[in-house]
Amino acid sequence: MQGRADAEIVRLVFDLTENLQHRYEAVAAEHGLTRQQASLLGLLDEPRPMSTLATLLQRDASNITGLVDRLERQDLVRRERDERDRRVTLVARTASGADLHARFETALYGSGLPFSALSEDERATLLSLLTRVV
Amino acid sequence: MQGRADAEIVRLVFDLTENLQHRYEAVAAEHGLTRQQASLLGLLDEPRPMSTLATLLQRDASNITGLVDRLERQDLVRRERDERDRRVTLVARTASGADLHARFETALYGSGLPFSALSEDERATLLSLLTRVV
DNA sequence: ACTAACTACTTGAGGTGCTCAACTATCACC
DNA sequence: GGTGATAGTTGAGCACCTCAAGTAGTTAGT
Repeated sequence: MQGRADAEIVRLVFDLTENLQHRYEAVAAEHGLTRQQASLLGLLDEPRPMSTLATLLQRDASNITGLVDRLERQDLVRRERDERDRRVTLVARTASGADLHARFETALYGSGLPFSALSEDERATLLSLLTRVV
Repeated sequence: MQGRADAEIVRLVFDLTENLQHRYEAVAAEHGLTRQQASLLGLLDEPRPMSTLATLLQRDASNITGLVDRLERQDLVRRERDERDRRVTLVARTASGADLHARFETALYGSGLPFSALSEDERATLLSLLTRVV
């Protein structure tokens, strides 16, 4: 019984996930980005090694090479050599990359989830449950 | 204030989404499927026209042609002509497609999701709040 | 120092996913 | 029958992804 109710909840959560994923993709597209590019750009609040990006995105290192290549070509991102360990390439947002990222996030987070449907208490509950799950 | 808490909720929801998306992809990969293939297979509890699949997945029709081609090559799915409207191709799971799908879902729903931190009541609350907002 | 083992990144091959434009077949309707 | 819409396919072109192989730089053992 318990297990079955669990599965049902999980199924619904995955439906929601799919929904949100489409939204993310759409907002990214409006800003001329793919889902993956937007996602990578979002990790660069500070410069990071390629290998770290690979780990965070759970992708092969060679995949990151390609993503960074394409972002670099659009002047959204810059490769810097790490002088402490010269094997490492640090990836940083350029000015226009930072700008685009800011606009993307604003659009994404502002893209009206209908919070008016919830009371203030319910919002607080949702927030606290989410922080425990994520 | 209110706006900031809302933005925080949205951020967390998208983090959760990303998290679950990775999990979905990993379980799919364990079953020899891509995310898209698993997703399409999941829509076939009954046979459906290609065009319906395109609408549900929010993809171009020609994309569905390719996905179904690859699933058909693995004998997970079968094309049937709709005799009521012979323009239509119905896509149905084969026996092994149904089998794989069942195993996939079991693995997915059973795979230690990040909800273990919550009680069953809390899960239900979270879900109901989420469905009202998303 | 020397070298062996390891790490960071790149390159190239090969497959999947995705869209757009152009095409064929079928249907609906008058 | 002819016209216009709909379902699906094909091919071009690009993004994404992994694997295997290679280069460059680092670390550790001797």
